[in-house]
Amino acid sequence: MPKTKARNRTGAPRPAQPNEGLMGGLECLQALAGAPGPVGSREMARALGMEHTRVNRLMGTLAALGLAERTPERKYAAGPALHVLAAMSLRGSRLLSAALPHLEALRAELPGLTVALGVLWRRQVVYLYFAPPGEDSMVAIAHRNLYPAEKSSIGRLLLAAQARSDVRKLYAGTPAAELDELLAGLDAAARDGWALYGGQTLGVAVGTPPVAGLAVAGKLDERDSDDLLRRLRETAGRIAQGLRPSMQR
Amino acid sequence: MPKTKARNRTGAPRPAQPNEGLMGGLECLQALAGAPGPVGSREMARALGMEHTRVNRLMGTLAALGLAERTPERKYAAGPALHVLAAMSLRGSRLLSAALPHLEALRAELPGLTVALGVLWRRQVVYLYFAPPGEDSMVAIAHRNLYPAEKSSIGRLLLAAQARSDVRKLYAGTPAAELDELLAGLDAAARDGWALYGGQTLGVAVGTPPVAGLAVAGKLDERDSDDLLRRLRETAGRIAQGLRPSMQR
DNA sequence: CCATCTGGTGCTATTATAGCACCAGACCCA
DNA sequence: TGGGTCTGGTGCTATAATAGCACCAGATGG
Repeated sequence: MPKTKARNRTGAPRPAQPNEGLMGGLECLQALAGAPGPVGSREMARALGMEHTRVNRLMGTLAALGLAERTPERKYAAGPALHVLAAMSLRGSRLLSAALPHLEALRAELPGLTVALGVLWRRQVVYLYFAPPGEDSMVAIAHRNLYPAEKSSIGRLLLAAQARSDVRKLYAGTPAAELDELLAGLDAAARDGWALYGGQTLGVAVGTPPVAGLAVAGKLDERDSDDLLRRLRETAGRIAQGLRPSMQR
Repeated sequence: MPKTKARNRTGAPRPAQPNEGLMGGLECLQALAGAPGPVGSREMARALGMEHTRVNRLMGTLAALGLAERTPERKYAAGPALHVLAAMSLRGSRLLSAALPHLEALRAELPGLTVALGVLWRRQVVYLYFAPPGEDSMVAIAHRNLYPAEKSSIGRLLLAAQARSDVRKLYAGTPAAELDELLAGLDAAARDGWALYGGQTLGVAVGTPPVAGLAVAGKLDERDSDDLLRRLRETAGRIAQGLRPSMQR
């Protein structure tokens, strides 16, 4: 009997009969997609706190579906069906397509700054767009790195929208002083509707409740922060507008 | 007892104990991501040939995870967690990040033509990149439309890599004449390693076995087809090279 | 060679699941 | 307005899927 790990992300009530296999499997799939490289089934089980046989079976199922692939080193890597899932979920999400024109416009308005759009996965920010100044726009897409959420304005904004008990659970094991600082930062972000981190990155939420974070990074002290914030908010608003159901495909 | 619908996409053996809930749920998730708009649970059940209670439960589970969202019209639409899944799977897939620079280069080499990169989902091509001539590159990403695979060089190439029995099953109900034409086209594509459709779109496979398709479209008769094919193959090779495990993150 | 790890399976007790029957609500038509 | 038909969703329970223990063979390192 597995401990239930479902987290109610949107407030949607749990159905009368949730599907445990689906929940466990999606967790494994996300862990695979987020891993720095091929990962063994026992390794993944330890990371997820799941029984290893279960993970082995779920990974085997993902492999049979092509979403995972066995390597010669007996580990699991991304499989060809992950390309399909990426394409399908990107299409279904519509966030990137809605955001791209506005991100490019913002970038043009703010030369010399990095512009980023990211979402939150556990304790990481996953960037859909991350454009340092001077770099080709194309490089900005499908940015590869995960970034610690607690060290990112985007991460803090998205964490701020979570229940503090959930955040505490997520950051279990973090030294108390760091956790206190983080929670204080989240309270401030929730209050202000923006987050500044390290004096170098300023972010706002996209959507209510927040579905993503939009940020600029660089030498912010040389800039009029009210102007920056206004631009960020306007851009975030346009992106959110583009995601409205009335404009649904 | 559900009829087993697992399709072995990569040839990976089924595990001793595959997880049925995961398989069914991923099918629902993909159907949701591919739908033109919000979809009801019974509607989806009919489309997938699944019992409606099962689909209702799977969709409820996806909703609890935030991957789906209930609409006021009592249907399911994409939920906020789908942005996260899109970002994670795009990261894990690496196809778009590996391909983008090469797609841009190809586009620059072939002004006046559309350049496209797509994957196959059921009977549809899902484009990760679709750049008509003259359009801003950014618009090319996260192209929204699905396209009938049998009417696309990319689709035909990817179908050509499937067992003909699987293709027949997929196109069950198609008039015999159309099916025969399609199968003949697939045989030719498999033999030649390229596909031409409607005289307007020429495609090659990316990867062996093919994980995606790369194509150019437009007035191809004005072009040296050997040169086009060479460029396509070189670009496809570079993309595939970028996906190699030795270069794994 | 031995110890320890790995991915994976068989087996079976247990529990998650499937589907039937039902509910309440929405919608449409006469 | 009422009736019919659709919808999303639940309770219930028989059944089949699942979990986890014990085990296997292979890989790795000292």
